[in-house]
Amino acid sequence: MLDLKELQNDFEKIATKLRKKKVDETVLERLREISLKLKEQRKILEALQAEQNAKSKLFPQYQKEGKDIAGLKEELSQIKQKIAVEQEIVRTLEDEMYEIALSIPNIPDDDVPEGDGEEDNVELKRVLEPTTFSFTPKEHWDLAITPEWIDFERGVKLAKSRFSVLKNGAAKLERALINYMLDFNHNRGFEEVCVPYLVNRDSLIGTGQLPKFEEDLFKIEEEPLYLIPTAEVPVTNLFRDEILTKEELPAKLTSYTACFRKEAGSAGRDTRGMIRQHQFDKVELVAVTTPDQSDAVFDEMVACASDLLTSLGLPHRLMLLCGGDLGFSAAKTVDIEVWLPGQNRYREISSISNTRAFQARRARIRYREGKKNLPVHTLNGSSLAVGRTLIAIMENYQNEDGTVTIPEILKKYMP
RNA sequence: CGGGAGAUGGCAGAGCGGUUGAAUGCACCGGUCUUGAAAACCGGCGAGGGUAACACCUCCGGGAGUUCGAAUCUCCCUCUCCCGGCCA
Repeated sequence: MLDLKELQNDFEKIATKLRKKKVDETVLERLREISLKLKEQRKILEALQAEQNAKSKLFPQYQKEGKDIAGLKEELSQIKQKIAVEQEIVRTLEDEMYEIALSIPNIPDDDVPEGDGEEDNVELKRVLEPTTFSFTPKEHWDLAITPEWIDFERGVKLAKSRFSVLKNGAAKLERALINYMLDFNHNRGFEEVCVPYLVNRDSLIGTGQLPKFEEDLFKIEEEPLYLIPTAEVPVTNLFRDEILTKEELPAKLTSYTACFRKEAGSAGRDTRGMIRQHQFDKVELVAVTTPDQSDAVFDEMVACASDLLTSLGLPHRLMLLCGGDLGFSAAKTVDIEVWLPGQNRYREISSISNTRAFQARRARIRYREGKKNLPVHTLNGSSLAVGRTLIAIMENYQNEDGTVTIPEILKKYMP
């Protein structure tokens, strides 16, 4: 959520910055109007309430002195009616204000490049050269080992398309990767947590998936609960409605969860293989910081994910997302793309975002700064998407005979 | 899923329908005392909005209602705890 006070006082500044994200300016203008109007309406309401309170206090006194109460009663009845009217106005304004406020995306940082989409993202750096082969590398679904490792058909049988079953080496590798990543993150100072895969609406509003992106989520039918699209939701919401002390910050957490996404807008994309599934494993990093810590922690998280890939010997590059490609809650995002030799291109395997105070305001996560309670900064990022890492290993470590060599560092994690 | 109890400030725990945003204890912060610490004593100490700062408004799980007035009464919901059933 935007800082409404800032919007009231410095409309131009915010409007200008949000142009990068293509926000309809009339909506922004409307939000400002409502918030100002609400301020005025609240004053009217509060004056009436003050009068009501003052007059109500006279009752015990009147009764003690044996004065007549009827007149006072009548007076208060009228005030009560006026209050009801004003209250309704205030409530209507509040509802409209929150509806709009919750639908406006975060303001991009100043160093976020202009741009409409993927093609305008800026490459920051490359790590490791793309793997070279003495033969033509295959895509992961074409490897000789794949039928033994990944059962696409039966995934569909059990659920529907975009579900699959891992077997043999792939199942073991999946688990090895999860354990390896969690250990790696632990060594970088991230504390491991294990969280629910189902969350309520408040949690999803807190991190920004709702109310706007309901169609991307799997919802439980008989209860207002949703399957998490990322561990970012439960882990960040751990702190919802809490006031943290400065000593607790920065809080750095890591969590392995399955993630569930409807992929509503991706019909026909990546239908082959394991790139885009409705259910996938991910190890996530989440940090809660003071505003002056968040840039440093962001760099730490990017380094953590990049180093992890390097340790697995996987070539990758870091991309600074442009305004048009930025997610709803993010002020700044660095994507990490891993080299897939079979596809002969880089594919996203991690995404690290700083949401600044955007989620903190929605989820009311604050910290105590002197006498004030201020919103924290929240950050999240994939340590790595596990399924895509598995694919990256299959493609980068493939042999001419279609088998896959397990990276040395993972061997002690393999049974 | 069935039966019982409950939901108040960081925690514990009071609170006749009226001047209670809320006793008390602990924790915490500041001060006195002390070489320092502890103890003792004094003071402060919930959140959100509002203000230059006050004032003022809202909030005692959430919602609706009774009343001039509700933390206190009624109804609904949610959650927690105990007993039973079921089950990893």
